[in-house]
Amino acid sequence: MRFETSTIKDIAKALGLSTSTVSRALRDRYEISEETKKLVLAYAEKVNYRANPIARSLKERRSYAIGIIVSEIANNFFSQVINGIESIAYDKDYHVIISQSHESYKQEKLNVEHLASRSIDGLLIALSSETQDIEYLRSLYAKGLPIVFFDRVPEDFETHKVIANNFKGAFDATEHLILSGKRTIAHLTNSENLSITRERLKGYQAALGKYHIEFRPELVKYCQHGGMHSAELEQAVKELLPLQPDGIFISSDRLTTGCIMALKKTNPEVAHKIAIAGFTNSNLVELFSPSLTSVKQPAFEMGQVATELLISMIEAKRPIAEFETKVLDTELVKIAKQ
Amino acid sequence: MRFETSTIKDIAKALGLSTSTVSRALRDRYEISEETKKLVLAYAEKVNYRANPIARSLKERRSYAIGIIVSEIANNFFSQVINGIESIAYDKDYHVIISQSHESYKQEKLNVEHLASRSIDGLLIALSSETQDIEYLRSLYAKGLPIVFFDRVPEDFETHKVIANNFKGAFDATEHLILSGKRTIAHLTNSENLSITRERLKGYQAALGKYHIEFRPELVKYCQHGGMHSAELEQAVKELLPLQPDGIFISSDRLTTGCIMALKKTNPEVAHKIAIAGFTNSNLVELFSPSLTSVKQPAFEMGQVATELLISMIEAKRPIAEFETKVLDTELVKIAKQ
DNA sequence: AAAAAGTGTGCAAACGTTCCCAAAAACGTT
DNA sequence: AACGTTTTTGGGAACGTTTGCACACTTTTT
Repeated sequence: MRFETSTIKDIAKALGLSTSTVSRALRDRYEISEETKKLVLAYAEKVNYRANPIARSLKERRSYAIGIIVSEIANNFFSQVINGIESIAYDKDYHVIISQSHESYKQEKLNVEHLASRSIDGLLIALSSETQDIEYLRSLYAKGLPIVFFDRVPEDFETHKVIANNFKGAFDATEHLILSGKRTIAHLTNSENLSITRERLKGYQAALGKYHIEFRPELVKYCQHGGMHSAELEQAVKELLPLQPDGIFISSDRLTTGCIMALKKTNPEVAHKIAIAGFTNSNLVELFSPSLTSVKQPAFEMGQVATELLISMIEAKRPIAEFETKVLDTELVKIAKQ
Repeated sequence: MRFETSTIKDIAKALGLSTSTVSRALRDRYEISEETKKLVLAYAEKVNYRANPIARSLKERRSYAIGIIVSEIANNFFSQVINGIESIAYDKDYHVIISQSHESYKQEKLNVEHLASRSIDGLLIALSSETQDIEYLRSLYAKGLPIVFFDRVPEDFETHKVIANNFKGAFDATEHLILSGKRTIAHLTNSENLSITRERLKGYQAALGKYHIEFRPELVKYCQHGGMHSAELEQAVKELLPLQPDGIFISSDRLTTGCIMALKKTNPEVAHKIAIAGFTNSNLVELFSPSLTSVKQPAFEMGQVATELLISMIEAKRPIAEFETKVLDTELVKIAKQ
């Protein structure tokens, strides 16, 4: 059972032309007479000709495909990033292949290598929370695969990167908690491997500093698996509560929802007494109880910018010398307690 | 800037063999001596040879790619289906290309045609809420593109389909509302075009019938855009409230969350007085306020089953005569009011 | 009127595979 | 030793494009 379509050869034969002439007419290249061009285009239209992208890819040695690695598409932040990526990619006639690492280093590496062997033209990646060793990415990059990092980026990798202003986002959220009267503010965050973890921690510390509140390391809890396992979160909450925090600043989407869930499950009586501010792009926060203040990242825009940078790398004639790290502002969405 | 890898030709040259011999050794086909096979495999391993999938696709006239169309990946139901699809596809060495219709017919058609021209081997699709005319799918199907429908399926299309037991899911949810004492139960649902809309309506009616509650058509509100526009939902809620329902049965993921959102926004005082039961696969329902009873679809499994059926169609030697419609059971998750 | 320049077309190779067909090598049988 | 049979290998076409080069024809220049 196979899918049949007409080819350039068919058109050439039908019109008594050579394949090269037909190809040129279709691609509108080189010198070709208006007359034959019209003839070919009309006939192609009639038989509903579609160029075979596989043949084209083979010939041009590129696939017009972009690989994407995120931890999970079920995460609103990432699904919004993907929408941004698609909006640009589609326009420029690339298609995207999405893979999920589920926060696992092994899965991430496997997926990247699978994508690379599928001949993608470039890669957009947000690292998994487990990832420490990016040697495999370096090696692909050295072989000529363009890579742009977004959100979770490595420090020592010379390429384009797109991130949110994590420092400011964290600072604003923490300051908001302080201004609403909280003094014992815990910080629940991701694996220390991640750039976002370090930057957001700094923002948290800076806000405490501004209001002369002592930074207490025991109030900071790291989750190695980014909240993929509920046990991990429950453990963190269990360790945090005896310190009697009156506010928690949480550092990522999955952790924010997971933490509220864990709070409700293990200590429903205190769940409503602790003020929560967290990074999340969930479009359902308005429904949450307890309610929370959220830091929203410009996810769609992040996807767009990253894709533009990647495509510029793919289509660059010469090796790129100057790399950019774009920083996009976050937005603090306060929700009044009901 | 291009990505360079070694090819069969390179190996053949290095080893003083012909490309055909190398190809056979790698694919382990036909008669080939153990000795040369080992030699080739060892060398291939050494240079980290990866077959070029594009060349293979061109030769074999297939892409090992499966197209997926869903309305949105940000919807938990669909992201879970996609995870199910990937789990099977990956195993069988297919990759998937995901497209979103955003509940728009135009976008859906555009995406499908784009995918088809990208030479996918098969298509998995859940129709958009706007879709009425599936002529374009018929035409692709007639040309030999295998298609499997899931969740939102057309009635008059002879192919494999995978759906949830929508009737029973709707029946159970409605019955649950009735058993908890509700008598005026509204039904908020999707576009009438969709199979799921019709089936769930029947389940709702059957439950009412079983308890001798009169079916009142004015209590049923349709949302043409599946809740993509908040205005649509607010309008429906506005029309429903004067009828003083004490319960609402909602027919899809997006609508369920959207409806609660609309209720809270427009009439916060009654939001907690109306019992809600709805189809949703959100993994955040436990956080919602007001809480609700949810009907969960076996999304992951649905993706797996659909993919298995699709791959069987793709790899079938002869045209398939018998088509199946698999029906999977839903699960009712009750949440105690807090 | 001949040479030069410009324009439109076709030929053929190439991209990296797979696989049919034929040739060569190895082996066994009389 | 000559032949037939089996096993292993190589040659080369094909998949559907793109594109450098050559050729033929037309137009312009000298």
